[in-house]
Amino acid sequence: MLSYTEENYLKTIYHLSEGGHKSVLTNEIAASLLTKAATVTDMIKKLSLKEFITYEKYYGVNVTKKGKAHALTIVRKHRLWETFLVEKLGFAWDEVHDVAEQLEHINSSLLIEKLDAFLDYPTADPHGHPIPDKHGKIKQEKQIVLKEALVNKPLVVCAVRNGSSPFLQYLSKIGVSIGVSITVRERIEFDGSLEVSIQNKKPQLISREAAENILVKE
Amino acid sequence: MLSYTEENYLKTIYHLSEGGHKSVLTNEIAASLLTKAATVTDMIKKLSLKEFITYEKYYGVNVTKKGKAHALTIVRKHRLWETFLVEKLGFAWDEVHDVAEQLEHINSSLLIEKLDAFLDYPTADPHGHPIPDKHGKIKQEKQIVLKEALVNKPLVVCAVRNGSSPFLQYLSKIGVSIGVSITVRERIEFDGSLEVSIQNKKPQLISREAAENILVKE
DNA sequence: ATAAAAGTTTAGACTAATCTAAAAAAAATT
DNA sequence: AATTTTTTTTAGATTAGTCTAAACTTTTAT
Repeated sequence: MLSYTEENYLKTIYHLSEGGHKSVLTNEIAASLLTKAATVTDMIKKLSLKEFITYEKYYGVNVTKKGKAHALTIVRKHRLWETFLVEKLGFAWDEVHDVAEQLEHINSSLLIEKLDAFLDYPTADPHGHPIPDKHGKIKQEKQIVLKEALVNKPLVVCAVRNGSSPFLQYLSKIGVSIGVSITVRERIEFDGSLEVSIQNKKPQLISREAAENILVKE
Repeated sequence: MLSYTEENYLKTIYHLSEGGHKSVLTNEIAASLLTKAATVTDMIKKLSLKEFITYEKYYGVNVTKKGKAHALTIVRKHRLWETFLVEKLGFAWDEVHDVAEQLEHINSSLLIEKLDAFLDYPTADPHGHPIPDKHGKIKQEKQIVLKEALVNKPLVVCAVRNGSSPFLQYLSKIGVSIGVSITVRERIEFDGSLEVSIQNKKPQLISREAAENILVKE
């Protein structure tokens, strides 16, 4: 059994490791959690003693199989709750994160299975991120970053990389949300910005930063 | 801002004080929370410093106006979540308590107002306990203990005093739930048991203990 | 290749929540 | 009314999570 705090560290490490694919440095964790490196070192020792991660001094942390499995249950809970907040309670998609950060630590497998059923077994949350099933399986669609998309190929927005309120509010303003169609009309070499047509409306410019944080599929 | 633990103490003290109407002793709190008296004394000092309770050494604790207001928000959250679990997720009424104990500490007034609306502003939870509104107002119906009810007067079950699983399962077995009609046919002086007719079905005997834990109204 | 800079760990300290054991106060009993 | 019992508080210790400052590694830059 992990404490609330331990779960937060594990989840953060899992995300920083991009799903367990690379090792993570102490300072990255500290920056992500707004704590100090010394605190992170202590917590790393605890989590590695419990075998959720492995750790080699000065070289960083890797998530174990056991750690990944647990991290996926937290991710699952977070994304199911976000879905609930948006679909059932009518939250805006930029309002859900902080509440879901709390709800993801509620401990009841009965609850989470019933919530999953109530939402009709969603496979993606309101930001388009995949929801692991109860066995931790993720249904991954191949998605690409809008910045890399071919010109004049019609695509569909399927996720955002960045869940911050300012970004999501900007997206709402320009008419982008999950499921909306989008076509790159022109790529501006100078600054990396793109001219895009959203839902076949008249083309508008979006910045390179925005284009790097929107994910699309065919 | 109160910690998770402080909220649990405050809620327990509030309940033991019967809504702020009587003072509460250290040992009662310790028994209720399964902690030691020494621990309770420490927490009492903290809560009284923060002015949620008043405290006179060796004489017990009283809830302040501020403490009552905060306790009511916790009660409100607990009961709204219980209602959600039963009505929307299909929990049985004896399965909800532990989960609601966790959910009641989630901190988001937006969440709780939206949940309230989603449930269509319920005034009582699945055990028949009243749900305070957002201002802390409780809609109290006059209810009596079944044990004291008049013979042959048709009544409606409106709440249970005891939310334990064994008791709730026993009630389910004999066909009692909130809203069911019940009429006392005979009071057995010997042991305080009652012969009752539930939903006008053939009378059956229930024990004094049961009759003391079922609340009814006209 | 060595010195400086950056990153990480260790050491020692603090707060919150808990405990046991001892001391103190209140209540009950003879 | 004095003594015993019960209840409550105080004192001192422990664990989880955090911090700062100092020490130690690794990396980077001369």
